[in-house]
Amino acid sequence: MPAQQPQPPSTPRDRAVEPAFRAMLRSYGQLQRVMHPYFAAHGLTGSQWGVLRTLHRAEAQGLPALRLVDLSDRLIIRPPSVTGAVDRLQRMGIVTRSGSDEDHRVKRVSLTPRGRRLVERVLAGHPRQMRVVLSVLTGADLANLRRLHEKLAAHLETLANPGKTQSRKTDNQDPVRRRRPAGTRGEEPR
Amino acid sequence: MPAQQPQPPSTPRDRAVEPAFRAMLRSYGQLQRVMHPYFAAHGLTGSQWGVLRTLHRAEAQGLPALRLVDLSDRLIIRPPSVTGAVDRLQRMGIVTRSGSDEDHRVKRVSLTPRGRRLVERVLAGHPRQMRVVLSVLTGADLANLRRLHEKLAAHLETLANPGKTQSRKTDNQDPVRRRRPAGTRGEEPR
DNA sequence: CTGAATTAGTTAGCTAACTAACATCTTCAT
DNA sequence: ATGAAGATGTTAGTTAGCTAACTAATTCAG
Repeated sequence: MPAQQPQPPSTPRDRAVEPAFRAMLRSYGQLQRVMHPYFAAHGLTGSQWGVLRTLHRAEAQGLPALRLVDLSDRLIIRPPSVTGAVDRLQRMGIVTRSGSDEDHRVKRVSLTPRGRRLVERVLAGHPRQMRVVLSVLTGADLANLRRLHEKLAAHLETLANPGKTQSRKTDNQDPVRRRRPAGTRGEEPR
Repeated sequence: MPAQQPQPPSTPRDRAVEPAFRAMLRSYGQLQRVMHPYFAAHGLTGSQWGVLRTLHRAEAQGLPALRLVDLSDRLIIRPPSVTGAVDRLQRMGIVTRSGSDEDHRVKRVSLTPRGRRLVERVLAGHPRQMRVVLSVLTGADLANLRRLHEKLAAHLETLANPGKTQSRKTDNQDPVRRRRPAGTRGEEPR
């Protein structure tokens, strides 16, 4: 447990880490600001759109109505967040929640007819909005952005879920020091 | 019944837009999950760390204590969010809020000695954490990531603030007499 | 078959962000 | 000098995410 003091060997790559990190966070924040009014014009939020798009896509693929836990997996948010999001969409009359006969624990979420019309209305203008948002990037930029973020997301997933059988290819030589023992709940510093 | 609306002329670049978009959102979500326990181990959240790092940096630059609105500008969050964040940090004994004699509207936020020690403790391990998080990217990747996101953030900023001038010099340089832009296109879009 | 473990979903309580509306103080133009 | 406009910060109310702890249903080991 060395009391760390010197900046570790600072290679050029190391020095590139923080600016990249900050640029990423910054553009994400701005993205939220741009998308918010766009979705609001349809009476939605970005998160709600995520739920609707996911349901619509599953429907188009002929899958049975998704369970809450399926939404949780696809949206990469935890179950309690799904409960809340679906609550609100249900209150708006855009989705329904129905019990399953097979398994009495599960509830399946479906678009209502009205919800389906809404999704299609949004979808009609959606590619255009995304093009506007990313219009500053060239085709090569987009390919790079995608590649970098897919790489990064895969890496972060292994960091976020230690002990999940992801793939034994994992480069283990740089283990994050945070083996969460049980609850990593921050103890109120008071 | 899928596929109804006339998708606008779909060039290869257009088709690259959505995957890039989604990869970006996905990696951001994963990033949150990875960083949360890291900050929690210090009794902090990511947003709180943003405030503390900003205060610490301004201090190191010899600037006078930042106003809430300075924090709002630098963190790119709206004033009410700053109020709440500072409230909580203050309750934890990590920062103080003090009125100004020059301008009785402003309140200045400073790190307490305890807050300063906390920042330095986090800072000691922070470069390492960022390197771990981005360890999957090469030096060239990092340079690209930065370039793409700086480009994107600048574009999004113009989309988010239509009719704003770019130069952000409205800072804290002259705390005593700040002649400020008289001519105002204060187009605060509601 | 029975009891332990697992899975699906919810509730409670927290932080973080937002908009809208407001009080207060300052600056500026008339 | 005064009144309008702008700047600073807060309050109120909403959504979204989280962890922890819970209930209820299912599955599985012995």
